[in-house]
Amino acid sequence: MKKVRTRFAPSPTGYMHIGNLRTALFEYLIAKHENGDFILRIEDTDQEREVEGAVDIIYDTLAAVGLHHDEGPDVGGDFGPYIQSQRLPMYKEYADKLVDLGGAHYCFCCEEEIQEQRKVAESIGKAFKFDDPCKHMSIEEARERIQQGETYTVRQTIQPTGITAFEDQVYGRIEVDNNILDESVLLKSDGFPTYNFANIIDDHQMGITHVVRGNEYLSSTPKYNLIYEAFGWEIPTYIHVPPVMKDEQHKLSKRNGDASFQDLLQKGYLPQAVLNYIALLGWAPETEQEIYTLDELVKVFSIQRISRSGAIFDIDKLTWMNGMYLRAMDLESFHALAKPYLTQAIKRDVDLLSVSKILQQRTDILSQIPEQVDFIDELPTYDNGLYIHKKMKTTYEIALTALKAAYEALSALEDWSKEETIHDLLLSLPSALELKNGQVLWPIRTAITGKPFTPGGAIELAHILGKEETLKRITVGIEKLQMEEVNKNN
RNA sequence: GGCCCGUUGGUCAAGCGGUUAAGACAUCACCCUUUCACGGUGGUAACAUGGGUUCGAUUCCCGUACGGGUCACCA
Repeated sequence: MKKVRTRFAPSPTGYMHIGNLRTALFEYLIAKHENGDFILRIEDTDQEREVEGAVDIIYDTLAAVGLHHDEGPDVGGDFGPYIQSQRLPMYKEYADKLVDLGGAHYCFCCEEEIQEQRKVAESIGKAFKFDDPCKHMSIEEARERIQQGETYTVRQTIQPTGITAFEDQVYGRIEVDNNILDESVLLKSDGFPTYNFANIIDDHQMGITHVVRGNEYLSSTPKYNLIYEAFGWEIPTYIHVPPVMKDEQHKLSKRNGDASFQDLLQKGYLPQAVLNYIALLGWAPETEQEIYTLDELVKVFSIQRISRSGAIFDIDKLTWMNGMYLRAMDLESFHALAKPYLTQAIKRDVDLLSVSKILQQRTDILSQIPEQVDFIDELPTYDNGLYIHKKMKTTYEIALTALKAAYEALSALEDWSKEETIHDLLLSLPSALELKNGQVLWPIRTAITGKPFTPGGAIELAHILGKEETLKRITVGIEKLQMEEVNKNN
């Protein structure tokens, strides 16, 4: 059996969005599952839409998620060049050949003539299909005019009879009536091929065995097959994949900042988590496993389990999955990722590793970190009502008692270096005061953080904040609660 | 509009003629617990619709509705 070869063929027109990346992933998985080759080809035949730096984004993205290509512009290979604009002469050659074979013809029509026909069609309410007068011109005459320097395009010639069918691996047999197939331009007047044409030539030249692409090509695939047939080339295996949607109506698009891979990284998502999540968009494994490494995906991936309907990109599930990745790491790895966010949010001299420790179980995306630890630098102003917690069964009076006892005990503590010491000390207080743990610890945590929710409890946070700051904040708490008493008595 | 494709809970989805129609996210409740979170347990929630075929349809066929795609010298 022939070695499987797939290609990712993006056009460098901006950043990589999630749908794009998922196509690349599927292409990679299909190839690697069969020990095949994954090739990167840059489709830059549209000079107008090309965006500076877009190619680098493609390289960076593939590298970040570990989709290493076996051949491509940067790594070379036996089928280069891998950038379409560098393959220009070849397309013209094949276009001429296709004309000779009867699969295409030269066209000298200008934009206006086509628009003219379109208007007529619209006015009588008929579907527009360009009827090219140049089709009837002899090749000799056409080539003569080209010699004269006339600008021209090469247009596909399609016999409007019969049907063309093909077997798609995902959608099954697709048939269309040749009658409705447009005779589209293959070679533009600027000498560049259109996507339609360049794609076919390159896929064939590069020995691509499995063509994987979005299902928007489903209805035009028969046209491509007609060209393959005219050349007498073997038609590749087609795998059309469903779209990744933003919502029920809209596909993910490059506009509006829709989930680009780069955006997600900036928001603190991990490349592996993103890749893992998108693998599950439009494809389902046989088992209930959801967390996969790339290698595991390679093993279990199968074309048969690609779905036919579009999948809405659900940021909530990605967020959950990202949290799973974060929690599965060892502390050091997590800390390495968290550190930039911590140093940005915390100026006080505290042990950042300890902060990471309490954060790891409570962080889904890294960008959540700053707001979680904002109380460390500065005690927020807070309302005394915070001291009242129904479930903890606290009152102002209890809170005040607890804080006073905590102050006394903690100020006597010499060695603050061990969290365990603080733990034992504070947990000795409730029984001494005949209170429940929560009744003592809730007020302490409230006093030293000023927030209703914090990562970590009183003990961990006291340890992180240090003796001086902890006592200072408890003092503030005591004063606030004493004011409360005064107010009540007045 | 013509043609192509799709339609299982809010979302991702399993299912491939007979099931109490999985599982995950989200959501709700409870448990754990020094808050939150993690973790655990449980709950709410779905086969677009009408006809066939069949002993039996979520599953097969046809129609309808809804959604998407395509009809570019864009990919």
